Amino acid sequence: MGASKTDFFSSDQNELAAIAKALGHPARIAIIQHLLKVNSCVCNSIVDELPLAQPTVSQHLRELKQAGLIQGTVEGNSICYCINGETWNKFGELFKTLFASYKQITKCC
Amino acid sequence: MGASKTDFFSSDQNELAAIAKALGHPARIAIIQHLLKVNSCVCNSIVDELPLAQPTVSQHLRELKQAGLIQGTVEGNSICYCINGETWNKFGELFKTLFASYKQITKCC
DNA sequence: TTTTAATATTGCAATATTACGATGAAGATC
DNA sequence: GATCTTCATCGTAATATTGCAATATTAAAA
Repeated sequence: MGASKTDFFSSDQNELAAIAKALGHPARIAIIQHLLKVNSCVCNSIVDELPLAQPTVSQHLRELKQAGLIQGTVEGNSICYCINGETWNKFGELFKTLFASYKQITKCC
Repeated sequence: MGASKTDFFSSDQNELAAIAKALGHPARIAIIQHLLKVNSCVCNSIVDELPLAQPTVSQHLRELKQAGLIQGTVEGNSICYCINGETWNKFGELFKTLFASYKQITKCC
């Protein structure tokens, strides 16, 4: 197989999984951390920040964009990337809720 | 290729990515949500909660366990699974920090 | 208009993931 | 002991991901 049976899960579950999946690669974490650190649009050379070839970085950027985590705006002949503030905060809430819904249990196996 | 170049990223980045990756499948999100909901060890039939065959569920459980998100304890001839409280809270902090480190920028592309 | 710079797309190889049937292991029950 | 139950592992097929070289695209610069 190799294909996830997404149809059998709730849209809620699929959404959370999709965001997590997008963050599930060190290069994409590195991109996100870089964007968070500079705290502005990065208008070129994200490639220079990473130990990967340009097409590979482009691919990772596309995945982050598709997941809604970042946005890219054409600016001259370069493209400016930044965190998509709206979805970022929304996704942050989803994860916060997930992690916060754990209550320590006294008796466990 | 198909293999991530993990060596070129920080352990910090690899750790975050690994947790996110483990959560990056709707079945695994469903398992986690189920464990959070019942708020105790689940001593059998996680399989019944999912639209997947038993070996597939077993595989997903193993990945969650390897990532440190859950723990399983042998109890008679069944195995009791529950959230690994310690790592769960630690990972929650990691994600919280990641998402919280975004500051709205006024001027953006 | 040619060249340059920045990024995307295509095509491909290597590897990983997802899923399941068959089978195995180990305790429980008869 | 024989059998049942529960779960893991193995083997395998289908598909997805990762990474890069080659090439395309698009706009600025010369």
